[in-house]
Amino acid sequence: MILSRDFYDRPTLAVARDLIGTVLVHDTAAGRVSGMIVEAEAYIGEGDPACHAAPGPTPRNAPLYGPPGVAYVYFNYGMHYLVNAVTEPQGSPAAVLIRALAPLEGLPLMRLRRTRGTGRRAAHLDEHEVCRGPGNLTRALGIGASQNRADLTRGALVIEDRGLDPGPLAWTPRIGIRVGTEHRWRVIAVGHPAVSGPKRRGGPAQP
DNA sequence: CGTTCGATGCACT
DNA sequence: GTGCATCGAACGT
Repeated sequence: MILSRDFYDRPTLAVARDLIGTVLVHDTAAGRVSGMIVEAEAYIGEGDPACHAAPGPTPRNAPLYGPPGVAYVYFNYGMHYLVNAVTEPQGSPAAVLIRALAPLEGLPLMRLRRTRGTGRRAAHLDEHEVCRGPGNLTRALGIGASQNRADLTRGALVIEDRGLDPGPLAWTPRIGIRVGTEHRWRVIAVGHPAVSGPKRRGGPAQP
């Protein structure tokens, strides 16, 4: 079932934790693609220096101040779109960044989108690499600027609870940021092969 | 194995 | 003009 507005209208850390194991679905003319969320990060309020709300309200971060359960998509590094789910009551700027998915539906279409326009061969993309990393998963799912402010509780871009079990969870510092690294606001499905990050060295999962 | 660095566009100072 | 919530190729050890 599709997650309700009330699901998102809660403290951001609780939403981030509960999003692990849910399914991000995007329906487009080319077909349906989806994946189980295995990695996410919380960005909480104007007091969080890494949150886009840190400078106060601006045109770009307006979705963070709006109602929960809405997508906040923005363009970064000149080439990547990143997708968030807005959390907390309206007026309280916070969101959860979706960082990695385990592909479920539409894997061939995802591979096509990942490799189109690049020199890479689709066959060289492992299943767990297709949606590993926030920029990679938006590319694979066909998420771009037109999905900014999309309602995640109905429509083409939604998040569903399908009763999947992501296994044990762990909290770590957020990655890829230069400020606000003191908070352990990144949550992952421990040991899942689709999780991003530098420590993917071989061997069993570390708790 | 590890680290560095270029690509590439825009919001904000 | 500066600095990104990134990615992956290229390079060094």
